[in-house]
Amino acid sequence: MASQKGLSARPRAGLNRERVLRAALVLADEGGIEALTMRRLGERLQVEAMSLYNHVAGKDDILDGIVDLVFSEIDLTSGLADWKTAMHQRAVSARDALTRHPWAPSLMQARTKPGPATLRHHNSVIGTLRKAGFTIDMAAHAFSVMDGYIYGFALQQVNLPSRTPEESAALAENILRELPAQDYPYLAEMIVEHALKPEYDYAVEFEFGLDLILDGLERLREGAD
Amino acid sequence: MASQKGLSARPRAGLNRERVLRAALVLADEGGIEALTMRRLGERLQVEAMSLYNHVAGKDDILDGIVDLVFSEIDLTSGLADWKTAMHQRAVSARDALTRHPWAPSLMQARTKPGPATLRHHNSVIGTLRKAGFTIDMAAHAFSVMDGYIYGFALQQVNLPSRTPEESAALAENILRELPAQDYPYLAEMIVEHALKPEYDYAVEFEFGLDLILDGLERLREGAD
DNA sequence: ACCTGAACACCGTTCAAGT
DNA sequence: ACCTGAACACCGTTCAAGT
Repeated sequence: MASQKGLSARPRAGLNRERVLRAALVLADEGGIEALTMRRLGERLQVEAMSLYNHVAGKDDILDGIVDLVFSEIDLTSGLADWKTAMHQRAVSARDALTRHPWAPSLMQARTKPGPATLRHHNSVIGTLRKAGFTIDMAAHAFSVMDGYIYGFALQQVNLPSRTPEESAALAENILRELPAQDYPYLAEMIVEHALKPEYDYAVEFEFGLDLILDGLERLREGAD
Repeated sequence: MASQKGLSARPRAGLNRERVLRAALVLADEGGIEALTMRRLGERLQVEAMSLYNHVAGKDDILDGIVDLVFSEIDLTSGLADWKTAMHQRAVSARDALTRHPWAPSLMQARTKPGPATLRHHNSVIGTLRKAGFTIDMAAHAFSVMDGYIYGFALQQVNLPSRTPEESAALAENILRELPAQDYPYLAEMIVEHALKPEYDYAVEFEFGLDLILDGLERLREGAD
């Protein structure tokens, strides 16, 4: 039952890169990216911060690693026959992953070394498009617009800091109270008539834009046949 | 000629919120967001870091402030008759601003207090859509997809850390050298046949997706008439 | 009203020393 | 091979003290 050495103290025993990255991901999920420090991470793993350097190159390496972990959570739907269905499901899965890890979208920036899950993800998306008849140039355009939208939407969604519709409405009400409504009439109307409604739903909003983009790409693909 | 007090030492003289934020923006532009520290900012303004607290509430306030400065650089094109032309120009202007300030896209997240330029920007965009006949719900969808794409594209563009086409090609070549091409055939093909080409241009790529989105929105607007 | 020095509680990382 | 303690060069921010 117990591992070969160390009978008590669940963690430790066999510290390695994988376990360091998993713990880092959890720490970022719990307290945001600024809660992820080498010292706190060491504490979690019952080790001094300096020991982590035996398993990762440094903090940058950890950030690269947890971004790659997020990519590994995206369902690639590579088996699907219809490219549009495949891309729709992939995009929804990506937004779900970014919603679970709100620190991720803004971290994608400045990360220079893509990990294996990131490469696999990109290869799969491009492959789906190419097999559906997109030229290389069209596939590049399609990738750019789809993934730009996915990350940008996630960034905006996280920006509005509330998660549930009720929280969202409470927040909008607060903003509205401080807002000089006569200076920003259209914005005020939008908050009152739209953001305050309980029906407001990020998932629905996301899929509206997603399908608009996918329909536009479909038209281009057909035109090129 | 000289200000009322202090004959030499150009800066200082009249430190205020405005001048602190301007200096912070320059610091972030020069060395990235991690170069913006209270101590270095004080140094620039020939003052101890602690003096800055007389003019801003703290570092978070500074971050809110420089994000609002970026929004103030976006041309609102509110006088234009055609909503599509207006939205196109405004989106291009937004991407230009985000390109000038590469630290900005990822900072939009987590900023909770929108400043006056941010509010003016949002109000102007929604107003343009409403005056063109978009319903509130449609305007909300349109805003979400346009701005999601704008920020997301900027985030991706900054992610690829090179700016000029030559740099971009050199980088792609480096990535390719380390890439196990047989594992990621579609990705490798894309890098060789597309990203390495000198014609590759972020501005063109951006406008492709932008027009795809605007055309999709136009169709929806016409359908609702 | 504005600025400062010292201090506090933190960071990431290096390095020599331990086992 | 892995871990540690002490140290270095930084952070943001508070506070009492200056003018």
